[in-house]
Amino acid sequence: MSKKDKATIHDIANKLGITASTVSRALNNHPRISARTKELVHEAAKEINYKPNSFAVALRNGRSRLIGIIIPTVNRNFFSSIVRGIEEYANQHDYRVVITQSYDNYEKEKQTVNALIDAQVDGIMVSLGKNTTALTHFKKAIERGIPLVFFDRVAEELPVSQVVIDDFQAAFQMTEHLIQQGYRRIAHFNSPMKINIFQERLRGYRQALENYGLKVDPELILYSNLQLEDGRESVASLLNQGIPFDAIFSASDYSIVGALQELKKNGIKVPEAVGLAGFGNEPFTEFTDPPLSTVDQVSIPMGQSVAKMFFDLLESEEKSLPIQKVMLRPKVIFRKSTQKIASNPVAKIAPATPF
Amino acid sequence: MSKKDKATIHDIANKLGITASTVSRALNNHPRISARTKELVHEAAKEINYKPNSFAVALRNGRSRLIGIIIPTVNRNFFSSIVRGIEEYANQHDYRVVITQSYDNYEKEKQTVNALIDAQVDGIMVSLGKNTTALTHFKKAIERGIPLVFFDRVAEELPVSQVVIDDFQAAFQMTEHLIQQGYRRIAHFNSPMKINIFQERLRGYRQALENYGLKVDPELILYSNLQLEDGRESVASLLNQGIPFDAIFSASDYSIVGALQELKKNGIKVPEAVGLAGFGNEPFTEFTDPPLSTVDQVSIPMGQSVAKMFFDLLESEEKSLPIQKVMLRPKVIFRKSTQKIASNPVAKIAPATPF
DNA sequence: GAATTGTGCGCAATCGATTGCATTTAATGG
DNA sequence: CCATTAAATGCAATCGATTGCGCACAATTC
Repeated sequence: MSKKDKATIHDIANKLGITASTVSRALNNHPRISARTKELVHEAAKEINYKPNSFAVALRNGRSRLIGIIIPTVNRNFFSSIVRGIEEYANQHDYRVVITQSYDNYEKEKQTVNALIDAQVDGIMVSLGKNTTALTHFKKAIERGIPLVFFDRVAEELPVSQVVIDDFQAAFQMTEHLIQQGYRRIAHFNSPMKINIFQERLRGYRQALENYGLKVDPELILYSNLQLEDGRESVASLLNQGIPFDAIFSASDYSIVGALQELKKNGIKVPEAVGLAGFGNEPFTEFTDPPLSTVDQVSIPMGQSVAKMFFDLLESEEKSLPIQKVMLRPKVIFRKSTQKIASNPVAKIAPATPF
Repeated sequence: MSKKDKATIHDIANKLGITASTVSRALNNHPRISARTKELVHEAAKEINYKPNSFAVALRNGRSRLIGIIIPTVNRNFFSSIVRGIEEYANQHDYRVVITQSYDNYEKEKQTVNALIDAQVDGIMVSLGKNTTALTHFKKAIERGIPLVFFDRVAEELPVSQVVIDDFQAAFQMTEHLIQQGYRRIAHFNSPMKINIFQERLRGYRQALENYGLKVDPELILYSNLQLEDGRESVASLLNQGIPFDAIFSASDYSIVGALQELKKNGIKVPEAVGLAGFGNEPFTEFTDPPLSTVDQVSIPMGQSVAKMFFDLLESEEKSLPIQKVMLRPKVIFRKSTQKIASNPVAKIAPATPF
């Protein structure tokens, strides 16, 4: 309405009786500009509230100072915390962040990648959708020379840097914990998807059983989409088929809550008759009755790690692009839902194990 | 690395032996360009995979096709659902969305607004932070002629369009429900913040009590930050002081979960001895034991409503800017936590009441 | 057949910032 | 005091797309 016209370097130039070139150089601290002029320019800039036009800069320099994040959904504690970590780091470096959601939908993910490329982001950080199999859309970005970093849900086939947590270790520790508590017929809920995180969790589960001389019973491994309803159904299925079990380790917090509800409905006591452990440390795992043991995916450190890796990559660009892989140590949290041994009624949190 | 050079209209022009002007006009369906030429241009564009350079367009047109969203945090079902609604609508209109979080921090909110203005977004949609009092940062946007739309947490003092839910009605209905269930000493948890939503919820609570001839007891109205811990403390405080109560209606789901935990700890039965009702319909309210009655804030319709209002505003721009206020009807959800009367064990959901 | 109206397209400026290549001015040398 | 060099700035092109104006040529009118 009123002062809709933004100040430009030309306004500064006119004000001072010099040219825009000089103003530009002064603002960019060019060595061939006198200290006095720089001073004047900065003053004038402040006075008329000059802000560089980001589009002009982007057009001229070919760098947008925009980075894209692709995550399955923002509505998960884990992802939103990561985003927060990235955002803070990026803002400090004067970059803006575009958050996009794939909703675990392959088509949407493809569109999103293309949209980001068209938007000319300077780089993309991705956590893959559950249903993503083909990766051509990312190859396109790589060909374009757009830096790429994967986190959590990654694709091993692509030559890109990545940050993950040690899902194997976490699953191993949780399963081990269940065994040590005295549970013997431990069921496992997992996803049929071919994503690293689920496969690693399964591997950890198996390894723990084997290490303790327990048989891995295929009947006890149930595949589903790991939502709340899936958890209920999986438990119902076990009960209906009369398959005995005394604990469940789920690769997702959601399905373990479903399991809890179904068990309660059938009058089965947790943790006395059946122990329950989830994965993800969603906030609600603390609110259930009993509170659920779970795995914290150290989202904040992951966000920072991703951002740092990314900006390292940005700067090293045009030179060699060393592919980095960082694996963070998750935190296994033991709560009441796995306390068959009632020795220690206080929930305890595993200390951050050093690397 | 390889085809890093993006195709431009000049490439198309060269290919066809015409000028960039013609190409531009052909792509924009200018009436003075022949059908034949348009056809050729479109073909060529497809062939060399031409994508307009958004910065050049933005620079030239002064419109960025970017809109900013400011919300307290993305990690709340309510907000992320709204974002989703907005995003879908915006993408259909070929706009991109920048999501930013204020973390309920006034300073951060100010910075964010400025950052968005500097990024030259074409408009901003905001849900205010809890601690926002001054509104000068928004006035700046208004002066700049940047369309603004508020939702949920709004400021009445500013001449901008807004979408809210009927917090008063929802609070009234929930309190009424508690009364009808037979609860008489109904406590209320609220925030000391001067935000519309909290004040309206308080008003609804009082009105219901009055309508049913119940006294509004100041001792029963507790102010806090409404987090989980606050809920525990509020209950503890009531118990310690020996203030009798047989129900709690909280303006937040988080504090009602805290209340539930504290009551359980003291062996007080819910819903038999004390009824509990929250606000927000966070997913975890379904997972607690017993499941909690709460208010669904119809986030999806709100997102759509906000987006629609916003784009209407964008188009009507330069003309009159009628200020619109939309008030959506929330859904009151009755679950087990308020079922003093055990007549109906099945959780029932209030039908969407028509306006 | 000359004048008028349309149609299809090119020229060149523009958006705001950057930058290679002058050009001007000041400082230094002989 | 004039030449040489360094220091400080200006000129003009550029990034890619858009658009007012104008120029050809064709179609229409009387």
